[in-house]
Amino acid sequence: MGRSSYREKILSAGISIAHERGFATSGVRDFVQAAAVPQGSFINNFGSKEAFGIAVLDRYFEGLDDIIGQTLRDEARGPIERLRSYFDTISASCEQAGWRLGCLIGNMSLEAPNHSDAIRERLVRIFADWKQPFAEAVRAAQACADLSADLDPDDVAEFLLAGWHGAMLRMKVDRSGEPLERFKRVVFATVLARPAFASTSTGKP
Amino acid sequence: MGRSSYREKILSAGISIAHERGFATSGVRDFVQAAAVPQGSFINNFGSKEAFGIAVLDRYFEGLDDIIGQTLRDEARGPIERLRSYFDTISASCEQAGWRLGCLIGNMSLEAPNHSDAIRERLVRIFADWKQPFAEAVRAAQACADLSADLDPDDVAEFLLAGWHGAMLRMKVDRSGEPLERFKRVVFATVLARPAFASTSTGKP
DNA sequence: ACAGATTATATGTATGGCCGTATATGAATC
DNA sequence: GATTCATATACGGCCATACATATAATCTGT
Repeated sequence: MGRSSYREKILSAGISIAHERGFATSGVRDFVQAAAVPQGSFINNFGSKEAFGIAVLDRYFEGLDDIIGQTLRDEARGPIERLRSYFDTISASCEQAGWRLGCLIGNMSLEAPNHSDAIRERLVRIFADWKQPFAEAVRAAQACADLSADLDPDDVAEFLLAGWHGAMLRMKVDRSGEPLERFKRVVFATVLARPAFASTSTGKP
Repeated sequence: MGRSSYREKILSAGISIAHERGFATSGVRDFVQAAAVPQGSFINNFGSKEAFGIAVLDRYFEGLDDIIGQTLRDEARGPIERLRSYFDTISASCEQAGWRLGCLIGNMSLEAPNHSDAIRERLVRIFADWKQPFAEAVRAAQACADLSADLDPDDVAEFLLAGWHGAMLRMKVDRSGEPLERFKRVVFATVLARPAFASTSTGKP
């Protein structure tokens, strides 16, 4: 083997830079400069900017998965509470960034798919994984009658995940947490409302 | 005055190119080449790429406003029907593009705010205008008891608009219309469901 | 109605800088 | 001694913008 590798250093700098300035609009030189490593180490370690993008995506989602573990999968709480805690935790981290950054995965979802199929396909996989803990929380809520069972839990899970990304898109434009708060207000009063209090009885056959 | 101007030609080419390849990742040369005009005409007419971006945004939203006029503001239909018709119309146009393009305004919302405050502020204004017809439809639905009046109509309007953008984000990644259909399924069964004994959401009043 | 000034835009090219990638050479590890 | 990676530099190409000049349409004064 060779020496100790700057891979980690470049990766974590890459997440910051891509998150702040966008992946497509950041140059390889921005990444290596932020990591304070020579430029050649970039190609040595990742081969291409596209491959680096995939590595960045994976690493970012690992961090997200930690948050998911502490919130969405925290079975000490009820399922609706778990969902609320996930959204609140993300809100807090968005606030820390001055409502400026949004979600790197969401950002790359609108940037990359027209340029790179490899990145697009990785995004498909990530969203498929991401959906699961949402779907489990929704199923659990339906099982304990905290939520009406009229709707397909996978539909609801995907809806929540996508809608939350829409809220973060608006957050970036408005530079305000209000879109996130609005999302929570509406969702917990309707889609995730307890059957008795909800105004959602559509009499599905 | 001078001669007849390539402004329109560049603008409409710019919408296509920016929609297909992204605004930030397209070059001025891509725009002028697609418009088949000499490069100097770009700066002559728009001054800078940033100013051009704003012009593109405005023009794109004008087109959207036509669709809004034929659907969301079509008072021949009931308010819930108007909302459905808007989403269906956009879905159809997304399908025509092979689920590849999404919404240019949404795309630029994640691209531009970190690079250009001028574009970000224009986006804020556009979203503020865009919200209005949604809010009016929601208010109308609440007034004729097609919708519970529990929620702030502006909250619901912003929620729908943002959520729809989230659905289009997923559409771009999945290259599929399913995220849009899912959005409609969930929204019309919950947030936009009739308060009590709804018959069918597709039936005419 | 006509000549000339004025203005807006066309047109082509130049500029300085950044882009992603490739590749040599050398050092450290197995 | 093979391998892996650090390190530095090089490459061809594209970037947004600036600018000099040409040309067509309008305005002005007569």
